[in-house]
Amino acid sequence: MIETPRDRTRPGGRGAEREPLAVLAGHVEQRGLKHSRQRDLVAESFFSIGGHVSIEELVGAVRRADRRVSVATVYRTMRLLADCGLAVPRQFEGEQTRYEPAAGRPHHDHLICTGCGEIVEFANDRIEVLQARVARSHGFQVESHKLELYGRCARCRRRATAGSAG
Amino acid sequence: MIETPRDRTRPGGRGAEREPLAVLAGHVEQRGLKHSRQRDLVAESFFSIGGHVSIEELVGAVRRADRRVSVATVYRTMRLLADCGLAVPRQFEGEQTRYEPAAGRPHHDHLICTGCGEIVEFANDRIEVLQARVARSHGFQVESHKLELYGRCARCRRRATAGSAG
DNA sequence: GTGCCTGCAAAAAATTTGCAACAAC
DNA sequence: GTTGTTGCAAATTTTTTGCAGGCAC
Repeated sequence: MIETPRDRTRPGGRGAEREPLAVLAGHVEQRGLKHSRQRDLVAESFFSIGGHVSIEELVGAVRRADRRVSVATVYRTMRLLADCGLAVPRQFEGEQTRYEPAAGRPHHDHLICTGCGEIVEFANDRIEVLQARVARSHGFQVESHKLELYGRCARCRRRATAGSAG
Repeated sequence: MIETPRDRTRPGGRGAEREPLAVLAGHVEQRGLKHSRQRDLVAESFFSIGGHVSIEELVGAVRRADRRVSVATVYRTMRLLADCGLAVPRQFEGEQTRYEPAAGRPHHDHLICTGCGEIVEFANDRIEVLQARVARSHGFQVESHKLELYGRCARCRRRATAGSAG
């Protein structure tokens, strides 16, 4: 359901799920934190789902493995993942926060289907260049940006056209 | 504090505050709603402030004129203004919803200073064209979009540079 | 008078936090 | 054993809603 920007292929393909857990372990150790079963479970679920997950969805996935994991733990773990750069929080229009895996993934923006909720990632250097230029012309130095395009994906448009003669 | 996109001058200048109230009155009448003092007060305050106001700020402004106006009324009135196209809700990173006046104002996007919170509007047709093109290439038909550039405004950068060498 | 509007307080929804029990090193 | 972690529930924050009384027409 989720496309990756351009054709960038990542080493390891689906196997890339393994590496972030090592990064997490390193981060945990380095900061004098402790290892925990729940944390692993949340991280594993998160990386195996692989894209734009809401806390609610993640809690569901985690609880399939362990019914007793609390919402608070999932929130706390996701913040930890964000802190060590393994997850990026995304806040789409009217929705609750979602997280996407970030390990080694380059910057990109999002297309969001208002029909089915599908989220497609894209990257466009020319837009980035123009953004930087606009910012500069206003004396701003850009630190981050958010570009979200909301609309109907091809499938939803087809469905709509099929349903009613226009 | 708020720049308008490009050099588009609007007829009436600051006097343009008057017209929206007439539009509101028409909308209210047309839909069989009733006129109220509080509603006028909220709308007046909103249009006289003139840009990117949070409900909290607006409540503050309104209460300077009438201490008893409730938060609920402000929320309800702003939704009414949004319904009749006189205000647009904007949700910036981590902040509560803000509203900006929309009467006759063309589309634009935002630069937000992460230092002082200043919000600058801008419009860039080339970015819009590229956005539409990207969307099309993914089979999407864009309905709306959100482009926000976060960074430091000139003043905040100057201040930072002055404070620390390096 | 009828019906929309208001203020208040309670409800909702999403997220955070205090705390006592618990687990990791 | 010390210290970080967890689950639970309560607190927070922002916004919405139910309701009884009030105001507009």
